Amino acid sequence: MEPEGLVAHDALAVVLRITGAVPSVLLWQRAREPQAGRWALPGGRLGAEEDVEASVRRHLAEKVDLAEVAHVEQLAVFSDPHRGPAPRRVATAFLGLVPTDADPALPGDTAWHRVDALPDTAFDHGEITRAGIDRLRAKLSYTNIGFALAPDEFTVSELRDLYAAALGHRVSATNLQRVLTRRGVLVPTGATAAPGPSGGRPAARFRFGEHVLRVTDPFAALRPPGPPGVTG
Amino acid sequence: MEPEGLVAHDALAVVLRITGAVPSVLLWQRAREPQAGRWALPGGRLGAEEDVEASVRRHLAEKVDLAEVAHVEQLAVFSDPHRGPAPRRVATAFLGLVPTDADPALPGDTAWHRVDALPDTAFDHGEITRAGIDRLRAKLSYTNIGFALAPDEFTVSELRDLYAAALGHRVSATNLQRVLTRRGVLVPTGATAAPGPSGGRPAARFRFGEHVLRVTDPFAALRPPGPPGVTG
DNA sequence: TCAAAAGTGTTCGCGGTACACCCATGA
DNA sequence: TCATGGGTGTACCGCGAACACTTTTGA
Repeated sequence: MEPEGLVAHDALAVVLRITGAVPSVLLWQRAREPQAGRWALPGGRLGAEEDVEASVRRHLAEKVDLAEVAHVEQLAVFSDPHRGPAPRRVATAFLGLVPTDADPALPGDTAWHRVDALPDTAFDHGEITRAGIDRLRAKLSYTNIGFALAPDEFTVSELRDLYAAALGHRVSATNLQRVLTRRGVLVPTGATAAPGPSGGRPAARFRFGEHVLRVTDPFAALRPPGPPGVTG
Repeated sequence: MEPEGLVAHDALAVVLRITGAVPSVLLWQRAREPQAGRWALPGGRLGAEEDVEASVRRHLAEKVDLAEVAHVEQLAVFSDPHRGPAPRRVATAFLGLVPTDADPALPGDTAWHRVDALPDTAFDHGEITRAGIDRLRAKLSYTNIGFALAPDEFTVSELRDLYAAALGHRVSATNLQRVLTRRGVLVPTGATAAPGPSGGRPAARFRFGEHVLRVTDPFAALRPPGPPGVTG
């Protein structure tokens, strides 16, 4: 441990974006030892006048345009005393999400990497990345977090492809539309998209009604009793 | 900030236990400034050779018998630069749960406080406590976390009272039993409890099948498609 | 007129709630 | 035999999955 029990504190970000048919994570390649050449999550030291969320946003701004990051939330603390070489560092990890239509300019040392083919990662950053993916998958099912992955306007098929990529399994456009409209998450814009070269009915365009995280599937289990006479 | 960007890191615990008809939280009264007389969460400095979870367990052991704490999980990081007086401290908060039948001996400065009537709390410990209660309420609905609140053996009515106290609303014993047995969480022991002085049918006794956290309500929404031909 | 893609209608079944009813005991 | 509390049986309903069918386009 450092003098007088103090430790270095980092804020790290698992920034995810759907590319092609899989999520990708934003990594930068370390130029210097330790672990030169390995790929690391963006982030860095906690500053004197900021909390960890402000810190992760500040460090992220060095790698991507922050306006492109549609959602940020705390993941967990990683504090194994041997998670990296001395001196010790404790990290608060965050999940960040970037919409598919955003393709921000990146510094030369930084790139998106498909999560199904990660390069050699630095320290415990591979484990932290998996925690971010798990969080995203869980929240897709019971929140409106898709707003942070999708472009402003989209067709249901496009959204289905996003969900399928993030979840890692096929998703039915039919049911996705019904579920999300029933929950009041999806709002039709009135516009339609032109069909592709092989024809087909033009698709209606939608957008997410809210662009802030909301739990849309309050757990039915053990909810307070309803007013008398209201069965079911 | 401290020399060279280092900060003190604390591990704090929101230890909850159901007492009477409400949850109570374990607090100790500060003897020294700052905030002498105010009530604080147990916890303290991160040690050199431990991660934050080991640290919170170590500090907790100074206040209660650790064997009585049935479950511990990470809550969140609290890092506002002005959450306490200088020098700055960052805290990783944990949720801890103690069964109702355990009533561990406590040091003189330490006591259980009903969460609906908290005393003056130190720093941001009131806010952290609320985060712990919220986490417990959420997890009661979709996990088997009740194992950490209930005694080893209990009747459904006793369990109903526990759930009602933790959730803050009435709970139906009928439905609680059905839900938890259907999920395979509750196991009958075969024993029965003697009725009270006013009579009534003897109640069957149950226990939690597992004493480790398990998600029992996998979100039905957007799960992977089943094998073909299996409808519904 | 045909293929392709979007979208709707319908059925099914699970699971949680509500509520009526039955069971076992003490006074 | 009655009050009291425990336990079961049953109906209802929301909701997500599956799948057949209709709609609208390009070739």
